[in-house]
Amino acid sequence: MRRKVFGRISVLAKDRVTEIVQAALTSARDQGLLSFEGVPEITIEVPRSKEHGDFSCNVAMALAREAGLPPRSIAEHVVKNIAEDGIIERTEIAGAGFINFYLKPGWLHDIVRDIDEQGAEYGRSDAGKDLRVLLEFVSANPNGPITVASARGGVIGDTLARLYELTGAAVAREYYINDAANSTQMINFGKSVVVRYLQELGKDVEMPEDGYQGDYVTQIAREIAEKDGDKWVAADEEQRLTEFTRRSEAAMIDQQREDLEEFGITFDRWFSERSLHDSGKVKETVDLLTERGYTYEQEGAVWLRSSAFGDDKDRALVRSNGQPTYIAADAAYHADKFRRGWNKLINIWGADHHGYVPRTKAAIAALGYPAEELDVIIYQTVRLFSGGELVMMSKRAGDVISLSELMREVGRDAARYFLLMRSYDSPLDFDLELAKSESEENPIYYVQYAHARIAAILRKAQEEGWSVPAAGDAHLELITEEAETDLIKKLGSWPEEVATAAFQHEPHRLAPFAIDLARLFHKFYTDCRVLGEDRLLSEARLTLVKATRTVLANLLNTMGVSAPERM
RNA sequence: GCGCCUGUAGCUCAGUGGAUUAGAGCAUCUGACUUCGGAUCAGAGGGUCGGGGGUUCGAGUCCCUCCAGGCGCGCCA
Repeated sequence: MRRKVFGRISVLAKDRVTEIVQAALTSARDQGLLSFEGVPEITIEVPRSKEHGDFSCNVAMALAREAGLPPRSIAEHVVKNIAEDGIIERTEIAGAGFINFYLKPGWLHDIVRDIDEQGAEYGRSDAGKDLRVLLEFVSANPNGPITVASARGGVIGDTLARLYELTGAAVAREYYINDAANSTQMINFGKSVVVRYLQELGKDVEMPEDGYQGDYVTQIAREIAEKDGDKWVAADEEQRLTEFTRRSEAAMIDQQREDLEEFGITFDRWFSERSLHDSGKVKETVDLLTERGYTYEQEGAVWLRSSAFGDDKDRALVRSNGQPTYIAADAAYHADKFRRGWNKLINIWGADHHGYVPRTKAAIAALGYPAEELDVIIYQTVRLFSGGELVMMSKRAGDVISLSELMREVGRDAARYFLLMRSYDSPLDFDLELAKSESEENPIYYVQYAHARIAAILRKAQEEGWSVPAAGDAHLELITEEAETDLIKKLGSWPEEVATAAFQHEPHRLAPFAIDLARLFHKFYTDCRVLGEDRLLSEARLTLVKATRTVLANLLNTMGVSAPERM
């Protein structure tokens, strides 16, 4: 039987069950036992409780109305028509009309062999091979270090990118730099650096109330002072501001890039907003929108008729002073993404930008691109807690906790894991004490401990001269304990988990999956002695232990978290 | 006022796209190693899934409404 997707044994088993049900339905219809049009969509699922079999099917309920029969009698017709098959051990009808399937143990052995053969590739598929996915995330203003909030977007985006890569999609990560010269925030930032610079040189100037107070502002000013001395003290104010803003921005971008790299996130491209203005692409985009009939002038400004595409109201594209707005540049940016051949755009924005989604989609649609191919993930706020106390944060006041401080405090692994583990539409409370605690309360330690424990077993096995047979040679039929089969089933669900997390855009699912897998391993470890009296059993278990390490390592790697050999 | 998000065990949160008996971690209590890492495992208690309607054979899940909280609603970005 042909594999539909490379490396998805559990899915293979599921596909096989699907085909069997399909054939049984057709057969029952041919005998006149059931009547329905076409072939219904059959969903085979892994039941919540294993008392309901390895797989279950609700098609009897789904078909009840059309067939005009009670679900249980439909289920009976289906079960009676299930042909003899090498994979199914037995079936049962349960509940309202569920058909539960119990598979022969061989399907579990296939999972272990598959993992053994594929190693680090296990979990990879070609399910997304036709996709060209461009993820845009973080995109923080270059007026400060990466904050904890931006880091959440970073982890979500980077992990989703890794997941898409595992589905065989072409993937790129982009950071959109909000470096437009006319940004009031950036000018304000530049002014703050000027003030610190003058103060460095002993001038008596005061930081305005709305200035940026952070230490990094002083740091940049000090660097300029060291390099250029007092050459800017008496300079033309406007020229000085422009120069300082530009240099400060460049310094911030460098720092952001370094922080993100240390966090395990690298971008394929840092896309400058200013470059869109300088190259004339913003103007071209506005002109194109006008040609297409979606703009009008009012009170000296040019407006996009975004309300024609579902936005609440129309949006200004060009101010009455001739300056294009942010949306004009963003429209040009998104048009550029499509022109470069990406067919799936994913933007990851903070909750404070959610109002921006309809106008961005409107601009894309007005330009003639498929707005439905843009998916904007809005993540909710991050709150830091320390000792049960909320840590207040304000960027301008300079008391934000930056990503680099967070990593110093709790480490990269805990930071990534904690920022990933909640669904992005839930607010995230980050407990600093928990993240750095080395105990079972800390989920990241729990998971990494499982990996280290496996490494310890394999080390010991090697020291004692045990051989770990290839899965094809191991006596996997000796693996019969419940803790063992539960573990294997979880291992087998990894490829499907990857595809689901990728295509549903739910990278946070990896966190509970990791906990589950670690728990199942710890349970197995407690119940089943690996290096024991029975050599064949021990070898079979070593093979299983190794397979578990493979999946755990692949999983941790997908989360951007290290898989330690020792802790 | 309008829009988006959230409301599930004492706490923090999952919930496989409507389905068999609502789950996990932590916290609390009770247990488990003379052998592979106890940074572990097992068991127990704990729920009107924010309230109320509706659709359905079946709703934590879909629709309506109300309540509470967060975030937005600019010729800022």
